[in-house]
Amino acid sequence: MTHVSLKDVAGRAGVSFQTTSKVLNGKGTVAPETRARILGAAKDLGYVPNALARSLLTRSTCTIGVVASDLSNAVLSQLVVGIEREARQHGHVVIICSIDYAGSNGERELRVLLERRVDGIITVAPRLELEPQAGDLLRGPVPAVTTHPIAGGGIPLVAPDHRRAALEATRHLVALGHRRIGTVTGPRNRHPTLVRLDGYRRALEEVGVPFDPGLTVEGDWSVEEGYRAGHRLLDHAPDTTAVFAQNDLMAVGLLAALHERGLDVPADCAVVGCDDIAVAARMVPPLTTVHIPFHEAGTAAARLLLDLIAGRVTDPAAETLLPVRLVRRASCGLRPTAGLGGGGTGPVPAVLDRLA
Amino acid sequence: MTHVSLKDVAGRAGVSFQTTSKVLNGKGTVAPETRARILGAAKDLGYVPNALARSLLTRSTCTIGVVASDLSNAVLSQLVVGIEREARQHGHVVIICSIDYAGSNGERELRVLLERRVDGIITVAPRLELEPQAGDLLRGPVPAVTTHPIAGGGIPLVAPDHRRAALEATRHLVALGHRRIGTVTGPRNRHPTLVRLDGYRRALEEVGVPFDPGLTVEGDWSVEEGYRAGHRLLDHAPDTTAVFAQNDLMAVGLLAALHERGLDVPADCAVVGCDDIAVAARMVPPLTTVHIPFHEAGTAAARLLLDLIAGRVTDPAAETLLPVRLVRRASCGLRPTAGLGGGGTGPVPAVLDRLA
DNA sequence: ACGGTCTAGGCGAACCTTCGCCTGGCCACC
DNA sequence: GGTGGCCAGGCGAAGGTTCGCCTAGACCGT
Repeated sequence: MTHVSLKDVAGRAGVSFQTTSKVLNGKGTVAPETRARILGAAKDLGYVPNALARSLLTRSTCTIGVVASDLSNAVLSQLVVGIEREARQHGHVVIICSIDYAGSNGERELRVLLERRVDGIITVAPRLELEPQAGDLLRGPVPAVTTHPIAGGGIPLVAPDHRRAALEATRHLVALGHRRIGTVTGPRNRHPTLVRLDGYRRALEEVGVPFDPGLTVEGDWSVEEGYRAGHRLLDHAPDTTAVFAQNDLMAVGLLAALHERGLDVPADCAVVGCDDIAVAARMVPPLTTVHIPFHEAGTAAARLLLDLIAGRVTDPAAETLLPVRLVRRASCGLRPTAGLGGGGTGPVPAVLDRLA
Repeated sequence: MTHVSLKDVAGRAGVSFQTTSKVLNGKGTVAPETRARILGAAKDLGYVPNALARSLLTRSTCTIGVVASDLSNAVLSQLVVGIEREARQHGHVVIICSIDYAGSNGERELRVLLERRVDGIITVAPRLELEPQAGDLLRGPVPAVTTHPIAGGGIPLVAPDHRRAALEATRHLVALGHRRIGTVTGPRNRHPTLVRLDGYRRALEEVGVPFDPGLTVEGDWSVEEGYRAGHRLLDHAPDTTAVFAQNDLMAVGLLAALHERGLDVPADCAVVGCDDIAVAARMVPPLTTVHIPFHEAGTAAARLLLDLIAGRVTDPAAETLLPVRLVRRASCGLRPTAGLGGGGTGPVPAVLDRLA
């Protein structure tokens, strides 16, 4: 039941194992008849080449390592899916190491990947942004690409344009006439949170609305916290007429909170989310959001890494930001069109009237 | 910039590479001073052991391969997360191969995993259920565990009890007095669909309600199809008073369709989903569903596989079904309790009145 | 008959480990 | 002073490949 080696195949075919190697890899010239005999023997024995031995020699494993903070997170897992797909299409395979448990600074995981001689590493773990050890390892012997900032820098970043996402979302609310715009953020001091908060502030600045800290409430990206944060926000600032939630999950919780308070969306309070998760289009009301190309970001990160590995690229752009796109739906006042969620052409008049 | 080997370290420390190996692995007896010198050299050179060479010799890679059909699917990815976590806690690492593109029968992916000499394989790809080739490879040289049926059998199955999930969901609707109960299924002829459909039928049989094919509509697990299927169902059978959606995503679409038709949930039509995804608890109304322990299923599958690998288990149970749990919420009439989504104690009277 | 080219296939080394066993020095004991 | 035992460290082999180079025969031209 043990594995069959090249030697075993060679023995059965009555040739040297080197010749067998030639045949199985289609290299060199071998007599058609010998060739057939070897192929037959390999099939009979169920020969499976040993990639370990091959890699030992060729110094390439056709493997890329992914360090992920939380795969159960729908958006991060989208990134991973994009990476995996691109890698697969180029004959590479993906090893995933999660750091979803407390107390990991990513060092252990990166070591494991390096020991396995992965050809390159991609990080999908915003949590690593402050871990200097991880940064050092990533700047180590194999190429790396990141989807979030890395302590110490030097690792090419490929990511959606989070700042722009917040900017577009908030601009949209501003354009609809809103001025008391709340926001539900991710955990404070985390990079994505700060960047999105910055986008939100800029959009307000553009129209001269001063930033009011009382309109910012902190969440943790979860539905439940979105719900609670929604209540906190409205307790605090009942005059809020619109809210930008930094992700869709929290936006869903927010919609529930608004509903519970008897507030109509969008008539009493407009909502815009961020991410464009699958359920967003069929919320009641359908959720306006910013589509973030997580899948594409994964693809792009993998493509860059593969280019680095192959030496096709030597000094990559320090930062590649992928474009985002506002998706207008009813939660900001888009008039629903029958049968087509997310269709329609403009805000319902009621909203604008009320805001005038 | 190339990798440092044991010999390099040995050279720097002035000892043989075998002694270096001893020190770095804490085996054998080595003079403390020599030991220190070697450790120093290893650190200076940034030595990273080569797991490839080690595995070649030890015939163990501490790696488990996962064949997944669609990682972007929230529920399947939960399974993978469970697997990864359990594997990690036992010093193993996970290689993921997706077969999310058309035209793969899983053969290529399984071959890749076997070539890399993974210690075991777990399949999380319901699509493979009909692929005989995949079955043959899984019955090959390394242990395997599956989370869905495999063509030809012989692979231990660890999965949530899908039949029971549908049974509980439908029973709940029956117990609430419903008799015209529709169901939105996954793609026809797929195993999970059929099993859940069977659970649904059994629950109806238990109370002598004949199965009405007109109340069954097909979806594809997506929100959008849930929405469309909801409309189809109600066009066809407007007297439906309750619907069991085979997964939550479709239930969300269904809620949207009902809302669009001006039907109140649960007063006009009760809805129960399946899976218990994150947003379910904060839908409007909160979605009654069956909690499926995907994460735990992943954990259990990985645990079994690790036991098989270690030889701690030799003939595993052919089938391990994990218990599911009905989560009662407002979409079936549970009276919402302030501040706590999903709380409460029973159906609102209105529903029962109407059904009487 | 002889040098040259081509073809089929083999040889040896290398990749980096681990592991069992060997050696040579030292101490102690009888 | 010989024998036994222990300690530090080295040696050789093995694991399954790939790759460059070599050889032996066949065939060709002169």
